[in-house]
Amino acid sequence: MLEGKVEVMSLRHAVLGLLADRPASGYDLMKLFDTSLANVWAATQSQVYGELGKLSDTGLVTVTAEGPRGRKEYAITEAGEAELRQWLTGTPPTPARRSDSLLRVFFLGRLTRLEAVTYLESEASRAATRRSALQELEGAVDWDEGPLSVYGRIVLEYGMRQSVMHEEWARWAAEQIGSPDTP
Amino acid sequence: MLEGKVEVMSLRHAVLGLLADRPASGYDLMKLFDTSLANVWAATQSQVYGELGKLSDTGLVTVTAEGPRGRKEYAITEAGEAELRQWLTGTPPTPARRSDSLLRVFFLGRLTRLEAVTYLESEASRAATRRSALQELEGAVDWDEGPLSVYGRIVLEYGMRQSVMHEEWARWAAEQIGSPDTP
DNA sequence: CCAACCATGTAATAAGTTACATGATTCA
DNA sequence: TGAATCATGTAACTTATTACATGGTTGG
Repeated sequence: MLEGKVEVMSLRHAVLGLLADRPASGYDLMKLFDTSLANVWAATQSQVYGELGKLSDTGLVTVTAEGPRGRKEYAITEAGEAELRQWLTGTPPTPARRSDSLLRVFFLGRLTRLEAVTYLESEASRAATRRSALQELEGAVDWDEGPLSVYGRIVLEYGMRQSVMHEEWARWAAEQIGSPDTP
Repeated sequence: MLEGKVEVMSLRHAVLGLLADRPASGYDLMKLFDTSLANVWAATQSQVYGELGKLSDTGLVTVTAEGPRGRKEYAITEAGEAELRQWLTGTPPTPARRSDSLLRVFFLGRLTRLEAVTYLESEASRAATRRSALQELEGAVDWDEGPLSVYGRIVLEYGMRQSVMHEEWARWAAEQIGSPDTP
């Protein structure tokens, strides 16, 4: 039984998706990764420049202009658009498989009750902080009518609901642990 | 300005945490990774055996027994317990930085409205499916009074709240896109 | 006796992180 | 003229995935 390669590699699609909106240099893309995509798909500079290289080798993007300081502007090609589309419509997303903070909860039994409650409460406050950061972001961004704005807002809404849920859950959990039947 | 190494590497702590509950072989651990930890911290067999090797090299675990078929049973050491405790109490969890499914949402503007709604609706139903799987799991596990059970339940509750939130959000998002002001 | 399961490992590859190296341009 | 910013890249290392290789043990 032969198994086909599992198509993962979302970094590639993140780059393609950004370039589908407008041409950009590696430097430009990094700014987008650090702002818009920061909570959705993090990437390092090494990765971005490396991926641009591979992408242009395989013809999914091309260099459309060269500017000062060796700046290279990349644009998505038709093959790249096809690849992006195929990824969006043809491959089911893989669910998140790892969570640092939940893993800790799993092992909270190694701590005293008080320490565990402290952890859960700090989870709650981290979630609250995150929520206000997102709210601030919502105010700061100029939400034009472009498609990236429409869906960017929807992603942001996810983040806010997520933070609320996380905070409520953490408070609930702290209460479960904090009011003991058995010590 | 010197930067210290950022302590990450949660696989190590997942292994330590499981061994803190009771001694186990690599094979035993794999079963735990595939069941209890499947949605929290996924690991492959290669990783687990490799990590057990490193862990015993550095004295955080030891081989406590050898059984048939070359089975080696590992137990956590005091140094290992200390490391686990330090991780739990002394290092803040790093928030999730990547989500395949949200990344797609970001780029849904490349598709037709109908395709985008279809994606969001399938997200909703994936979330619903996940939720019933977790509910079934809740029924199937025997929740004794051990600490791993207590916190395992709390983690499970997170998963359920998460699925509910995800489904509601996806339906809400589909509605946003599906009832257009502008086509 | 043979299928299912127990059990450990290695090799090759891919993906991600961190640090370093280099230099051009702008603008106050 | 010097600091901030623009801009690209490489090297070394760690972490994760996939596939392969090997064989022992148990129970029907």
